[in-house]
Amino acid sequence: MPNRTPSRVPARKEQAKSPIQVIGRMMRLLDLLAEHPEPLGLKQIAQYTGLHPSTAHRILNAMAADRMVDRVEPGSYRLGMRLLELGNLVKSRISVRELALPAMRELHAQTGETVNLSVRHDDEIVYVERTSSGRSAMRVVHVVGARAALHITSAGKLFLLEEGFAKVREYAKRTGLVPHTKNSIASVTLLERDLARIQRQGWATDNEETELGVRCVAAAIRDDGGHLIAALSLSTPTERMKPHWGPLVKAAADKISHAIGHVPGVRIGTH
Amino acid sequence: MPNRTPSRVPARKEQAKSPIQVIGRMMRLLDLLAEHPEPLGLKQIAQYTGLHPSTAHRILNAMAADRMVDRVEPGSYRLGMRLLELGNLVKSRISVRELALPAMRELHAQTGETVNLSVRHDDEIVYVERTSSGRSAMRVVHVVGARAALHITSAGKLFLLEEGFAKVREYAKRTGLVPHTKNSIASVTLLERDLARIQRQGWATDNEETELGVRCVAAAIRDDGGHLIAALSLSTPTERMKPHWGPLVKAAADKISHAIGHVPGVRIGTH
DNA sequence: TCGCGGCGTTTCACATCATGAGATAGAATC
DNA sequence: GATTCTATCTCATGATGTGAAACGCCGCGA
Repeated sequence: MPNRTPSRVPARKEQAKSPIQVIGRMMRLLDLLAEHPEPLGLKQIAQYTGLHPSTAHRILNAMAADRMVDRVEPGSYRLGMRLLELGNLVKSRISVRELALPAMRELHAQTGETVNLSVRHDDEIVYVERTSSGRSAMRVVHVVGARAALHITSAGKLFLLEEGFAKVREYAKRTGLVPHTKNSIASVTLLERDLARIQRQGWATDNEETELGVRCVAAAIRDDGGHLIAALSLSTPTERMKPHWGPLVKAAADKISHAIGHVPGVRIGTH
Repeated sequence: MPNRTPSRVPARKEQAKSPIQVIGRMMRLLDLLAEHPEPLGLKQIAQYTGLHPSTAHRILNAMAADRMVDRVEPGSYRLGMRLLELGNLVKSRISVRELALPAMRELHAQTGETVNLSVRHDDEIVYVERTSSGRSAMRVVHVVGARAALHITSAGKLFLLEEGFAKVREYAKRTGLVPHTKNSIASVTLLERDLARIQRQGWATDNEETELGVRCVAAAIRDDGGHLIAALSLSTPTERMKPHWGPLVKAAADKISHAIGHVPGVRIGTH
């Protein structure tokens, strides 16, 4: 197909993925504007995207009419307010629980162990969802709605770490770090050391700290703003816990984060 | 009426605002998906938008390829993740937001009422951020991204005042000062009188002019050039509004302006 | 088991619609 | 005031999106 663009810079090969050219071009324009925080002039836009200035102008105008892009001044464009509205709409419709379930089932199928989803509520974590089967007679069951202190659960430790060490000391003073078993972490120093290790390895553990004979691994679930909103955890009888399940839980949690819209490295808003 | 598409119903007159039909149709699809939280089937989409099923399908596919819409299962569509990403980008580029949040939270803590941050966009104000809690069952909630006319909101009046009385008359002529409630200011004379009062006292009010039963107070947020860039407002049910909250909102707005780099008296650049 | 109806998807000849070279307008620079 | 940038508009051209119809798939009921 003889695409008779003069000796214009090739820029990039016309991507064939879009069944409709105009929409593909629209996306290239949005991509470009997304990459540049400052408003761009029509000339640059045309050059970067490889579109004819006339074409770029026409499409940008159409988008501006629907507030998808903002024409800040003649010939100067940036991403528009409509995107903010639609984005918030998408966000408001996300349910962590629903999006987490497939990955939870998969993790459960791989391990055969109980998988929990929990969120923070004050100084405790609350179990929000669970997948377990009758495959094994002996299994760890947390009732949905049950709660537990932050410092004695793998999921809780993730929330403590998120707040930073200053707040951890406040938490310790406030609650007194009441131990539940002989393995529970009862000193701030040990807790901080444990949190540092969690930060390094990417997932948290609970070595019979909530209940003797029960071990857990947990990993963080983050939203589009990079904020910790939930924790995915795996609970097993001590003797059945496998070392490689840590990364496995981490991977499942990352998959859920991705489904929610999390992009590693992105952090918006001030907590 | 049988759904047989032969006697094609116009559904709605093709809106002529988009210079490119495909983009206009895309917007209609996005609008429809925005209105419906649950995923929609192709058949319904085609019916609601008046598009041919084949056309709707083709456009939706193109959008799905770029993740603007999400094809949750064959023939079932909803708004896509890309919108969340782009929306966050837009949001992150409104820097006032971040700097305003601490003061907004403080003001919220002092009053217990909903605090809004808004900016001007054309002849409307757009709500950019909100702090509200579940402390009180009854509260005033503006959706982030929502818009409202300038002359019926306390925040909007600040922007009108900023432009001077000459431009206010232009605005009045342009928009017709459409009233929203029986309290809305619908005459230029009254509007000018209100603006003069706002200028004297340093903050703006909205006495059930947007919605009956709701009152607001707003104050200006200015950048280092002395330009009005945003407005901080407090919305309450009429009976809960306290007279001393005016100065309080003004003080909070001034604090934000200071954080941005505003120095009272400084005014640079044009207009 | 077979046939039927509904739905999403794909196809393809047609003509509508987006295209881009060029003209125009407007703003900055020399 | 001439020059040279832009952004915007115009319009003949044919590439490109259109939609009726055909296809394939599934579930339902006979």
